[in-house]
Amino acid sequence: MSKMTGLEEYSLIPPKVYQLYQAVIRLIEEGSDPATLRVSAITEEAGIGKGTAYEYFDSKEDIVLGAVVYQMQTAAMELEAELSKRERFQDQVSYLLDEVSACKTQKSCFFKLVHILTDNSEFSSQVHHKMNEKAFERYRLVGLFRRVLGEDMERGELRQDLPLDYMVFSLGSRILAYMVAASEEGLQVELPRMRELVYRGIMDEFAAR
Amino acid sequence: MSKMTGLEEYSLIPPKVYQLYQAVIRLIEEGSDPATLRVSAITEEAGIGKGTAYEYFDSKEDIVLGAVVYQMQTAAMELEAELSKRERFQDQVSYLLDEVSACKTQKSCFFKLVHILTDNSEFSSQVHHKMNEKAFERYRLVGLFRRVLGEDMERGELRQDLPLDYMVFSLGSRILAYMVAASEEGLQVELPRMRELVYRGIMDEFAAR
Amino acid sequence: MSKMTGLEEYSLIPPKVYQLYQAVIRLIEEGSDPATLRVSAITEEAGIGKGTAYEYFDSKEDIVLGAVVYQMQTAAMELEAELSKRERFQDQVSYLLDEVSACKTQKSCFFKLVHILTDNSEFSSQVHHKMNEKAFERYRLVGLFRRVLGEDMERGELRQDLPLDYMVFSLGSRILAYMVAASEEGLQVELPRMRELVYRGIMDEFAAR
Amino acid sequence: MSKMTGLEEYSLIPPKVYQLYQAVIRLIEEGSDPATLRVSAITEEAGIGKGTAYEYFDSKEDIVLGAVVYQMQTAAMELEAELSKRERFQDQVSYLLDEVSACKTQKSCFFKLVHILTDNSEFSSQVHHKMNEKAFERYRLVGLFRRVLGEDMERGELRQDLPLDYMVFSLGSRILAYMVAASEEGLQVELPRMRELVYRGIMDEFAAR
DNA sequence: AATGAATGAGGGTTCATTCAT
DNA sequence: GATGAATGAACCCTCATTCAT
Repeated sequence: MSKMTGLEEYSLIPPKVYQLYQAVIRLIEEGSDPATLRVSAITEEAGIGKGTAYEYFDSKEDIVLGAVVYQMQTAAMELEAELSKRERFQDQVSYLLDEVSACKTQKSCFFKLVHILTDNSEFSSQVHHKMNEKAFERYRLVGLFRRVLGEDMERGELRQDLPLDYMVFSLGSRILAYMVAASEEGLQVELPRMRELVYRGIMDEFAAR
Repeated sequence: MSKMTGLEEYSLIPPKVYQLYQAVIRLIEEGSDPATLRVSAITEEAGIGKGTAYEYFDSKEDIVLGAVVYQMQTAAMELEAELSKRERFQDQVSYLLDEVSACKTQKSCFFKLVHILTDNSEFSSQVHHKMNEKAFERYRLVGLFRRVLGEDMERGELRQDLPLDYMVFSLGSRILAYMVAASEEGLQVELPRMRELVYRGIMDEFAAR
Repeated sequence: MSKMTGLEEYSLIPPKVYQLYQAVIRLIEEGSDPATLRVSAITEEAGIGKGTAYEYFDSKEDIVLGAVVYQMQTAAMELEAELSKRERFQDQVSYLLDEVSACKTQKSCFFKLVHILTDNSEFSSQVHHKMNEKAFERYRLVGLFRRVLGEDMERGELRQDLPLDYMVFSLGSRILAYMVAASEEGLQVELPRMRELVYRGIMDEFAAR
Repeated sequence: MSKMTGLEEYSLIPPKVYQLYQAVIRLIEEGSDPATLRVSAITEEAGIGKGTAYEYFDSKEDIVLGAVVYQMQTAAMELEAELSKRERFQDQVSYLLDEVSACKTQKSCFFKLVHILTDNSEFSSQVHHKMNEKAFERYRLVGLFRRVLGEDMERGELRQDLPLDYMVFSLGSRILAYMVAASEEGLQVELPRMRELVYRGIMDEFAAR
């Protein structure tokens, strides 16, 4: 039987595979390192038999990889849907900053993405490799921001004199800065004030005048 | 014997321990995951016997942790020394951007730091925990930037109306954005142009007018 | 799964555990020291995989401990059954002496028990500790002899003027003396003659007149 | 250099070797199993360097074996000297019983001997083997009792109708019984009463009428 | 002679994977 | 398809032994 990849259509994912994915994501969010997850831990968390995992995957690595890729794809889709729902750049930025605050406690989502994107390990290479496969381009973070900011630019909400890619990275990095600040303790600036500063910085740099 | 922690003074590190640290750093830079490094791989890379590692450390985890903490401490000290050498904010920013370009190939240094700092895993918690111990505050990245930017501000090179901590995080995130862009393929903007944009963005936002 | 203790009911011992117990006993009887048995030696002797042992026990020590405790329990039960089958004190003594002769070659059974009971090592402490647990009192050697000799006394076969406990220890030690003599080389007295002397000594001291 | 055997004359034992022997004996008395003693534990206890032990012995086994053999030799010599000092059989028996009581707390001396004599392990075989070497016969327990009881018999203190070897084993076993009883808890007979019974039993069986 | 840092063979234990049920 | 008992390769760690000082 041909095994799962994490790139399947949502509706084509068998229930047991879905349970496995959720279990992996949950364990990683709880602080386990993807590289040291044990198959027994995954299948127990998923509530299925250990042998069953091997009906759908060839190896432990494939299970974890599939789950991470699936999660990133899902998170990216949700993020794009949410951003598209907002018609104005400033609302999109607000949404992103609010999401970061929400993530502060359950350090998951998109935070994980950044972590994996800055990683240099073998595991991460494989995630990158798989993400570059086939039709996955659609779900990569850079592409996503490019599309969203591209539309904003066409609507005339953004400065026209800066290259799109610069704005993509700069916006991303400011969000990231807020993310790190939100999880940092002992800051001399209160978080709401920091949020305001970040928001203002973004608007000052990118918004059309 | 009392075992190593990674927080020792440079001159107090026994040669074998130094070899172990270098080996761990080299292996991680080559793409190994800290969580899956094998003791035999480390000691072979270090050119010493496997048992010798256990003369200085209690467990594999301690070896890797010690090496990472040592490396972060060392990298932070070097970075601060280099930044202090430069008298003007704009030279400091140039230095940081040049370093990022140099790191592009050997994805180590400071890039690793960011990765580990955004991690949520058990290993990362232990790094954080050890970094918060004793006199290590001195070497934490946030503190480092605070000191350097603090001096710049006193010299009147920076805007006085923004909180220091905001500038710390914002500067850090812009450097990070450039770092990710430098390692990204298929960018529509050439890297030198990107560098210029990042430099200009930083100056526009922070430099005293 | 909850792991084995050596105190389980015979019928509740899984086959693999039984194989492990037999293997340990066989290896000890062949002269291996319980403290230096290797797990691989045990599982090879048992004809099962090394990992399987750890499905049922937490550590090597637990395997060996479980086997020894099981063996002592089993040996004590068999011994009591055999002694109860004999209706007269003199037949019981004869049985014990015959058993010793039979054991001479396969130095196991009861001989081992004595050895472990006179030991002062950590391992021995653990055996004692486990034997004192729960319902194990029933299988301890002193208790066993007390019950058997107690019945003999009630039937009027033994002297009434000696305390039961003295007879228990004295009988036990005489049997032991014969045991050591049987394994000793270069004796000036032939074994059958020795047996007769021991038998006579026991009868003279304990039998009702 | 020729290494130590444990059979050397007391005056020929170098101080470091003596320290090693004492350390081994002390560790065994404290409950360590001879088979699992670590060289580092022995040399630390002895207060000498680890390498030094190998100046005098070829292997760990030799150190432990040498120490045990030395100890048995010494204990046997002391025992024989003490027994020879006593002129009457009844005083000799009293001395043995008193020794057992004294040993009750520091479970060492002679108790250990019994343990090793009933052992069936590889280590024990080696002790036996070494004891059978050369002039060591002199120090074996059976021989010792034979000499002492032989003299008693010549002096007419013992029955003439029993073979010497039977008396040797029987006396030994009765002493052993008292030894085990002394270390047993929950006895229905008080120890002094037990001592009296054992003493009387010995006298009744062996003393000339 | 005495030392103890260095070593690596060896053994305990884990855990990914298989396969009979 | 689903399971989990069984497996053994692989890996961490210990510790007897060596040898340069």
